[in-house]
Amino acid sequence: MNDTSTPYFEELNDELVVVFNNVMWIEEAALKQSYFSDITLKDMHTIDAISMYSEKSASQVAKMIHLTPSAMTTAIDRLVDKGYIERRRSDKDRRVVRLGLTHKGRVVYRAHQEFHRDLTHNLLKDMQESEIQTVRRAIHNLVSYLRNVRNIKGEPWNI
Amino acid sequence: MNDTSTPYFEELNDELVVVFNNVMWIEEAALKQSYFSDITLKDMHTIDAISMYSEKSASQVAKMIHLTPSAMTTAIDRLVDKGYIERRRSDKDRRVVRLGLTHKGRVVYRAHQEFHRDLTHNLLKDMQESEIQTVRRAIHNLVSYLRNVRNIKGEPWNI
DNA sequence: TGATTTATTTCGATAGTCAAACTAAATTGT
DNA sequence: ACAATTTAGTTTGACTATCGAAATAAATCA
Repeated sequence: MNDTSTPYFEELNDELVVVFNNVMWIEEAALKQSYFSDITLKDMHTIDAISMYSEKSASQVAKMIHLTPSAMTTAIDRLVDKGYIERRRSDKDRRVVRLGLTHKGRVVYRAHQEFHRDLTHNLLKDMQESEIQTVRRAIHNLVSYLRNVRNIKGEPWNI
Repeated sequence: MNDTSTPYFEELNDELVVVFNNVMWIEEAALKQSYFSDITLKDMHTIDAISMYSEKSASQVAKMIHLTPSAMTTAIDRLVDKGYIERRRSDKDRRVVRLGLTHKGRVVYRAHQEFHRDLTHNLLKDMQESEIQTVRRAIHNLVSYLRNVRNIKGEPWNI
């Protein structure tokens, strides 16, 4: 069937717009009210890209979150000053800066993950296994489409 | 059942994170490559808040998109200069500025709506009516939850 | 009418971004 | 081996978006 013909298409579309236009803002606001009010959502994404265990170079992280190298440098400065991440020069190649989370960084990282797990938990509220499969398929459709848009544009992307 | 126990929870969660972390960026990038490369996604949200028919005051729009009045003023200046919106002093109350879209503004507005309808269309790809209902329920769950978070924080919100 | 409230604007300060120039280290070609 | 090139990151200067505080202007209230 043509899925745009369902009577619920408009309603669903409107709610999706609400979600997309507001998740970021809510995330930002939640952060401001938390113990970690000194970082922005963009900072959080930097921390998220560095992630728990694997050390990444500054330029790897820059690509993942679509920042230029110079903007990455100042973003790192900020987060180092605030005590969330560490900068270490690689021994193998002394040009590269390896990034890692400090204890404080790991704490926010986990809190942020928890925020997202909460969202997913609530998305699936009161759903049966078969329904969860359907939702999973829908989200997977969306990710595939976005991946595709990215390829058309020929830009790097952090998926 | 406890929905966090489904074996697909982690997978779904990861994909959702991908969607949230990237939709904004993709939207931004798509805009940059379009005919409307002179506006940012934030500008687009301003245009979206003004919307097609109902004229809104500057402060109403500011609240909807979580900008301070002063930031709203300069955002409006920007978009007036670029020819997307119009500023008209209300006759009823000459303090208030009523905002409306120009022809150009209405064109981007529709293009942006089309972008979102595309997302929804792809979310529902190859789904049957009953499955669409399930997805709709899931998204509705999420919106309710976000609305709730907003209320807890006691902040205004544009839903 | 004078005081207060409301809607918006202006101003000064700050933060984040980019592009271009630069430094330092590694790699390549001869 | 070593000069030229490439790569990784930093610095600098310019620009834009944002905020908070003060200013302006219009409406409303006592």
